[in-house]
Amino acid sequence: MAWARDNIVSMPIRLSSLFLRTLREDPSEADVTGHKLLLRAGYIRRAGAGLYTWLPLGLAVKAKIEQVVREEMANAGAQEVFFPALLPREPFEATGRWTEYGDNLFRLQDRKKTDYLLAPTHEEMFTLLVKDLYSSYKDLPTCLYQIQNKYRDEARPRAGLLRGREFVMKDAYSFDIDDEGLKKSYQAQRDAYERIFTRLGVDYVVVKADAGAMGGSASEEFLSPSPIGEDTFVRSPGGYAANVEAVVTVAPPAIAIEGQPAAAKIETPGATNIKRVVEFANHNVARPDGGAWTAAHTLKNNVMALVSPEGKRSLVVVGLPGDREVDAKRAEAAFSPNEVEQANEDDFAMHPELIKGFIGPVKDGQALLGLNGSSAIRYLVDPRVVEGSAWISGANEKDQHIFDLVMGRDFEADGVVDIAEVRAGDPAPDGSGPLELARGIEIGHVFQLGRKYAEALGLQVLDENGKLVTVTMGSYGIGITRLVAVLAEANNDDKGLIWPEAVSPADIYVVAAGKDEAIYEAAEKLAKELESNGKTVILDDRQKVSPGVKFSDAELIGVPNIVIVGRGLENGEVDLWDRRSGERRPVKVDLAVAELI
RNA sequence: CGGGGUGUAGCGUAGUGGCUAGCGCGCCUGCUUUGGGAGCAGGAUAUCGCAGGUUCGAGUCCUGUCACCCCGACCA
Repeated sequence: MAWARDNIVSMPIRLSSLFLRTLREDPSEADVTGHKLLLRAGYIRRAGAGLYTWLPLGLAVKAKIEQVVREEMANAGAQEVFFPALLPREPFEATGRWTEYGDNLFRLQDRKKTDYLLAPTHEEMFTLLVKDLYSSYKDLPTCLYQIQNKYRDEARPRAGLLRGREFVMKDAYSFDIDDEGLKKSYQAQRDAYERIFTRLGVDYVVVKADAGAMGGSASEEFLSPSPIGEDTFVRSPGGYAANVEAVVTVAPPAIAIEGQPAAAKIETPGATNIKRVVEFANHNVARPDGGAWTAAHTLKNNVMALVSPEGKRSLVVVGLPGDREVDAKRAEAAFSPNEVEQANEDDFAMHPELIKGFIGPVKDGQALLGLNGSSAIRYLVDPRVVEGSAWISGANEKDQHIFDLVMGRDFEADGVVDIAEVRAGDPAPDGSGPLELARGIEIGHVFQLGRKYAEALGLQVLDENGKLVTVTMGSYGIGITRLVAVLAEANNDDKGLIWPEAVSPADIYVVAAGKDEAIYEAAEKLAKELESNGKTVILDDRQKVSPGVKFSDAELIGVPNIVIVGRGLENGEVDLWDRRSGERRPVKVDLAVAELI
């Protein structure tokens, strides 16, 4: 909040009275570096699982981030509002999210037993607010935002501020009369995000968050690359970046069917899995080119069960190269809104034609899998299973496999589905080179929502012809408190935090080192002079604390620019200490002030 | 929700069923000390997560329960 910042504008923060206790040892509750340091340096305290108390220093950093966000939101034409975090049930009932959100929603009742919730996000409320006040195309476009606490009953909060049950989010919503307007609003927010993260000194990549196949709205995530990130994404040397769910496999070219050898059924005793099939083949079957068989030559047929939102269960078999596993997240995205499960014993019992370990599209030359096959089970294949490609596949009989089963000649599929795991080295869809897998922390998400909420809640305006049209919306989120965690994680060394200047709890950290009264007077004077020149200052004016402790605390707290007022004062000098490089150099007092302002 | 782990002072921890629960850091008082986590002396702070049980006796053993941490599942 703005007032938190205002409190510390005119006077230095004095360590002699600041509500702060730094810890010498790592708290055992934390094992992520940035989180440990935030606790040790006295920025936050844990209040419960996924719940944190903000101490003055932490509040100052949070306020700095919020300030940058506010400036860039204003820059992008968005206006700030503020909703309650405690919300009535009805709007969430109207959009179905009261039930959809399930256990992740904090629900509560008032004394009259009326249902309430702690908002996990505010789409409904923003939509209703605009509906409440606006009714003409002349009012659009408009963009509103708030910086607000959000509540989600996470199954597993983790890594301190990284995933909390209460967190601060900037959420913005755009309202446009048509799709073209939405695209402009989306771009304006996206541009604002780039400026925000650049100003904050956060490393980020923008990834496509959409699987695309579902024809969903455009959505991009801003990820900050970090080994502690929860999201896996891919990137290429040529600049391609995407969520794993959004990667489109580059299919190899089709192969001429004429050249392929005839399919042959071969007895493969005990070869119930890919590894054994490959071993068997290498011992008993010669390859035409003399090379070795690998798992990539086999066709693994995965039996999966799809559960529709209505609870209807249906089987699907997906054929993919034996060296690839199904990626659960890609499968969920591809089959959405269905839930994806592994087929269970009951499923197999209902389909005795499926012989575990020996499942394949063809039995005795006749199609088994596929809607036109004898099983009538839907059969989909990986994009790598191209026309003319030859595979080792189960023959749907115990201990029998078919070699050289050729796609398009010996079997067909009902369609292609792209749910195999993405691996490092796979080609980028846009031809920009081999993909690299990396972990990232989601710090922002921009989303063209479309008309889902406007329709559900009846947000319509009159267009210039006097006709009612449904408004189209975008939503744009930034995890404010998560950014504190990301910045702490990315900016530290073995001695403590090292804040980028844009988010440091103060511009300058003045250490009075020594016992001479003159030192404290000089430090006080310096701090006030810096403040009067618009700099924020933390002043370590603790008289009975040894210099070693003060230096350690200065390093732990991590203000990038430190001034030591101490023994150099006899020569009219102070030391300028660069926290990041560790470099220290003596400078005349007046020159130091000139250099720092 | 599944798996693993931990609960002893503000923090980090020790503690073979047996005496008054110990240590380091931090905190308080006094003196000395002040450019890299100072020294000496004295002091305060723990219903050993909670509830039952076994026992002459439980921080320690048993049962239950709660909380927290980690991995996974989940995460508009």
